[in-house]
Amino acid sequence: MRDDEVEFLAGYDPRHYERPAVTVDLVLMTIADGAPAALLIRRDEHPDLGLWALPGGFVRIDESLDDAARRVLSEKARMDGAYMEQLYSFGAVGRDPRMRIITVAYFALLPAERFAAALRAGPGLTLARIAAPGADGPATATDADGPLALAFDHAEILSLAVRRLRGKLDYSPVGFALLPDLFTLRQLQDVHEAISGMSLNKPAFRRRMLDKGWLEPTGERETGASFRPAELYRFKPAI
Amino acid sequence: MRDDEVEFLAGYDPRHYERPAVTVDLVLMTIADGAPAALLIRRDEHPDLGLWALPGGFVRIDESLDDAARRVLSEKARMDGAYMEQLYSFGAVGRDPRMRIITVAYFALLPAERFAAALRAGPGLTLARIAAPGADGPATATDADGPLALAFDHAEILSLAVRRLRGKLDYSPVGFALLPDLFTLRQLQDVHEAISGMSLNKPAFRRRMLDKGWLEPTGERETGASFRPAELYRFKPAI
DNA sequence: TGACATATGTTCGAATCGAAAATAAGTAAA
DNA sequence: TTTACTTATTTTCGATTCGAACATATGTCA
Repeated sequence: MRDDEVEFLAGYDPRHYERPAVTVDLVLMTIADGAPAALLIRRDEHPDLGLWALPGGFVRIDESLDDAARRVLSEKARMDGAYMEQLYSFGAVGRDPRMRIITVAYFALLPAERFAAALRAGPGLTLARIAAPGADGPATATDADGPLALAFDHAEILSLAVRRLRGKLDYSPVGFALLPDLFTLRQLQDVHEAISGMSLNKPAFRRRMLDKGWLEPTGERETGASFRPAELYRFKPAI
Repeated sequence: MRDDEVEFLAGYDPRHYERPAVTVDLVLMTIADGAPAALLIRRDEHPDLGLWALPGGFVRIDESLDDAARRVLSEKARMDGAYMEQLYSFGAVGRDPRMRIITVAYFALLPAERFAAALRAGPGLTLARIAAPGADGPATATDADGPLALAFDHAEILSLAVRRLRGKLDYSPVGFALLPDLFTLRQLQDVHEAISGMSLNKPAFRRRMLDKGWLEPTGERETGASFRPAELYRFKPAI
């Protein structure tokens, strides 16, 4: 560092501005029972006490945004190893009544089986089914107990996550993050149908997927079916 | 607001955390002389004094992210009326040596003619040609004076902006933001070719564009050509 | 051994797309 | 006035893609 740069830094006072707080919020999604679902936490503090919220937390001064999201996944959602991707930053002035908070939303994907342990931990966590509307309109979350009211602007964040997932499905291999290591083409198609909300043509879907070069046949077959078992495939990471 | 909520807010101390600062940075792009270009400002302060940076500024405590981006467009780039869209948030810990700064990057589009007035304002502003690499790899900026060194992580932000623009070109009408109100199909194709870096088939391009329903023929013709003048079209906003 | 259910593969017509050729409409020079 | 020239616009044609229907394969189970 040059001398005049050191001088500059010494004279710089970062407290000239009143600063917004920064958080990350996580839309942790999966496909459960043939429909998109997201993990929600019941708020046990004001504001919005009792409503359901996305897992989130403040970004610490010495961690990157990605690190903060990864930490929230571990500490708040009690899971790890998820596919993660930054979604969008939300910064409306009144989105949190306590103070000015800007949140960087992430979306994360895991196969449904991975949620079981975390959900057993307590009634403060739920895996809510997401009713995804057509092009836009807010997504709505429902539980075994019925519709869930979401805290803050989390319904808006959730809606964007569903749209993003839909949009990326065709040209990126995100779908595989929702399946176990080995899976059948039918399972993959079920995931695509659940996310897109449309039923797909089976041979065409098979052709498209195989042509993309994302799949690697294992030669193994699924077990436990009372009919012809399907071949198991593995996701082939990019070359 | 309920009584217990008021009580909660009174007892809340937001100064428990050391907070990152939040800025917005603007990738203001256009097509100039058949190539993508972006507006850069020469830094006249440390750090990175003399290098070229994206126009940016701190997010004020009472303005949304979008408002902050709009203000930066007006105050730093001295322009208005641009198409704007949030790009991505960058939050690596050491991206600014002064202090922890998280920046929300926006990308903005305007026709090339709109830059003339701002560029006349002084030598601190330049419209740099962006050499766009293939799939990834950092974008490089060049001036009439040669290659430009970019401050902070702005080369990375610029690269992402170019990729985003490329990606959206086919399924969203962003291309029109780079053209005047009335334009010919050839001008539109030039914009697409400059951004995608590929030369396109003329009749096919015409068909695809007309089929999308984004275009409205005006019946007018361009003037000043020494050959058959092309019809002028207008962008038809969504229904 | 045969019924059954689903996986897997094949075929065919419609739609899409790129390349090339044909036609149209201006300016400018002869 | 006519002709050459340049680019816009339309048409045509073959290759490719894609969805739907159909045909075949391969397991389990009665």
